[in-house]
Amino acid sequence: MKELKEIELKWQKKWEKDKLFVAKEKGKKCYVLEMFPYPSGLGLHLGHTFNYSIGDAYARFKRARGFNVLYPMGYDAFGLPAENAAIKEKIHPKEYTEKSIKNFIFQQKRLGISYDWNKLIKTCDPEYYKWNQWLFLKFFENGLAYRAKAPVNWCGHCGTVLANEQVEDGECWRCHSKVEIKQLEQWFLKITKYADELLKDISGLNWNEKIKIMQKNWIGRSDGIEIDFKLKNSEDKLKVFTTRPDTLWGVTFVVMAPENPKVFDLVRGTKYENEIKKFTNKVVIDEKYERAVEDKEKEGLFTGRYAINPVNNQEVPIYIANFVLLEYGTGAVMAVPAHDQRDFEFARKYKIPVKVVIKPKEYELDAEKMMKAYVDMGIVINSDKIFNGMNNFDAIKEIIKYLEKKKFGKRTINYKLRDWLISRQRYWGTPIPIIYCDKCGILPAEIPVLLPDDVKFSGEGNPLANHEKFHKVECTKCGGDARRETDTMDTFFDSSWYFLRFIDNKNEKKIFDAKKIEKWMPVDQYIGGAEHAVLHLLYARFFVKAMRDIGLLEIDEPFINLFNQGMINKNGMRMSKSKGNVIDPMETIEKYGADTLRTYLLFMGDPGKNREWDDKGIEGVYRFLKKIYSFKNKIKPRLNIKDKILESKLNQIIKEITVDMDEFKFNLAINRLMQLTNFMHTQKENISAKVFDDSLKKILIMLSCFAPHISEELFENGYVSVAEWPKADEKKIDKKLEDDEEQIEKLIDDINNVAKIVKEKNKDIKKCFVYVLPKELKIYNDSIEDISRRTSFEIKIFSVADKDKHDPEKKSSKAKIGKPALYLE
RNA sequence: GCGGGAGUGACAGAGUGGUCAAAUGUGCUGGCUUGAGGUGCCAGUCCCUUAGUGGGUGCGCAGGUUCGAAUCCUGUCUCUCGCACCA
Repeated sequence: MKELKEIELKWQKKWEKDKLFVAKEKGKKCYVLEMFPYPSGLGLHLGHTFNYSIGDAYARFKRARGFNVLYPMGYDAFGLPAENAAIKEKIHPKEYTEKSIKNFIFQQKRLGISYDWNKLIKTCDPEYYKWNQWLFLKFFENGLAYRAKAPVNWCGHCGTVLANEQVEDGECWRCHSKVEIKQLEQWFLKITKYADELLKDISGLNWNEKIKIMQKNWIGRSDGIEIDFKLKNSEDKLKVFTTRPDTLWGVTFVVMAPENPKVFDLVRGTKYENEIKKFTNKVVIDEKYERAVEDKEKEGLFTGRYAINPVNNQEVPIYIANFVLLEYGTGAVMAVPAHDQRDFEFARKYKIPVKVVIKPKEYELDAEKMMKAYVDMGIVINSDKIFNGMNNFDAIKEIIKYLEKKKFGKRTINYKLRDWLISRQRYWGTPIPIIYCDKCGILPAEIPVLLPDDVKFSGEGNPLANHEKFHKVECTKCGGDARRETDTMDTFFDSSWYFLRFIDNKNEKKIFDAKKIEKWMPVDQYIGGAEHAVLHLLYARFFVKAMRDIGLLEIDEPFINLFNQGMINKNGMRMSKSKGNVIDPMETIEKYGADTLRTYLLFMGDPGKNREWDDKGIEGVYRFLKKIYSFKNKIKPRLNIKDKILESKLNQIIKEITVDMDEFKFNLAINRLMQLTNFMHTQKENISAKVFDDSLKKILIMLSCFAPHISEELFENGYVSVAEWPKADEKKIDKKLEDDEEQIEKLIDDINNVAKIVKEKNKDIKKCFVYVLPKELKIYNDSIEDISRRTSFEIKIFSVADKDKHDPEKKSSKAKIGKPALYLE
């Protein structure tokens, strides 16, 4: 359809001109938000398009339902690709990004997404990132941002450090090159302070279970106890963390992380010192990532020292080993080889005794012959007589009480979550607003700290570090020579609060107006891919809690409802350039129009699941829209015999679609629209003009969530985009009527079939009557005309009472009630 | 190993206790439209049987609950995704 493009462009212009989608001040609010995109130079991909099709369908639905919808769009515009483009193509990141954003906006408008464009934000705009800096300083003031030397993940390819969340299998999440470990002074945000709250509040979120569990795992809470082991020949103590105090009597050695600073104290001046240092270097530097693999062979060294188990005063040797992590717990563990697989492997290798203290109910364990650790539930044995015989699950609680009472240890909770490292040694990001003075120390810089434009992109190092004017500053306190921080912030900082800035994006004086935040937050519906399960979604939750504690807002969670869309595959695989199976949304729009693409994306299956793109599938949707469009050419009406049926069906689907929309079952909603449209199409001559038009109007309002342009074109009462959602009239839903209709359809089928055969077999037959013996005369009577017309046979009716008058044996076959019978002349 | 999700017709994908041989789309077959293997329309598309009717099998596999299951329970297999030496 040639005119399709014209239609779409026409309405897009009109919507913009009439500011149709600007959020209002009044009415019940609904904040609909898609995860804002990184504006890559390649333009929208199908995943974006799908994401926005979902959001727009939902936003349009909510608007039609009378909500005051805030539906903004912005760009996560800082980041590496722009900088890489700068190095490669000699184009300034700013220029590259601006160009990409322009293209994104153009394409999004071409899709007809109903954003409130007044709310636009770009994170690379100083008007945005100066508030990043402001926030950072607030965090700094409140002890939530701190600088520390720590082993950090270094990606040589990207030339920057990475957060733990950005390391996947020891590789950079972006470029997939191997990550190394470096000791560097870096800025951290204290997300661990909120570990418990972040974990606890997950239960109140209406999110996909998978994402919730991923976050829970990432935070990784374990409840246990820290136990003090005295050191032999020393006043010092060694703390270990365990969740299994029930195995305390089975401890046969203690293991420390090699890089634990205490190790050096233990071995200083002994014959073990050199070996230990060598081993530590090997493990910590060379094998940082290989080390963290389960089947990596356990390796270790004896330190020459002993620890004393507080509960039985037994002396046990202290080892260091590659499988113990410094960052977790106390960096030292009590080893119970009988009941922990790692300890078991280690003990067997280094010939350390194994002592069984938990026994399965059904059989005995032999410490000498065991092939693996026994880690299941069981009965406590060989321990203190107070606990022997207890179920070990109960014993854990009792032993913790006992240890606390005896002051041997303290109940502790440990988390896997680490603080968030936000320093990046790159140019295209928010400068960290800090200066360093040799005399005065670390000081906040005056903000905004603007990114200088005149930088050179050599591809080596951080351009800001080579920009003298930028990093040479006066100390704000003493006026002496000082150095400005040249690191920029992780771009996840930008995206951790952007949803707040949308609400008050033009505020020059404040980060946002708290009253407006109170009005609009939390986001009612957030929509995005599952790839941000632990990155963005965790950071944003942390920011909101931190900002709450600083007094900037009053909510606890940013996103109550989250919808994760699935991925779209082609030929059973993820779309990728290398596989050559990429569907380009803009090409598809050229061919079929935005309406078709959007409707197909939502029709192809459950939007929450992965689905398969089918070139033929989109054809079907295209045909459906064309069919609807054909309603524009008025059919000369017409009978009204199907009016009631149509009304019944219509009201039924209004009811159903209203539910579907709230549950993101867009595929079902579209399906229902198709069914009804098909009915109207086949029955168009049997429906009165009034009912037909009225039904079409309501269908268009619902359809406009998916195919807004074509719906506008056909709608004749103002803008369909702001029309009120139809209400289902329960009174008109008549299942009985629809059932009867089905029966009539069957009847017509039957008659046609019979007649066809009769014709074939008896060509000399002139007239052919069909006698119908109805169950309920009334319905059939009403439909006789219809049946007669649609079968081109003369129809006669017999009521049940007349059945006997009719003589079926005469000429026709056996007549059954409700079935047609033939009568030939 | 732990944890999520999923297994339905030629394919994709609906359907979560009866109204299901199972929506819708695609594919395939036949008919009409047409200059046309293009568009559009109509019909058919598990198996057997019939002029119409009718009957049988069927929703990964094996059991169970129920008057009745694709739908609930148990076991089992397969696929997929996330986390993974966290003590």
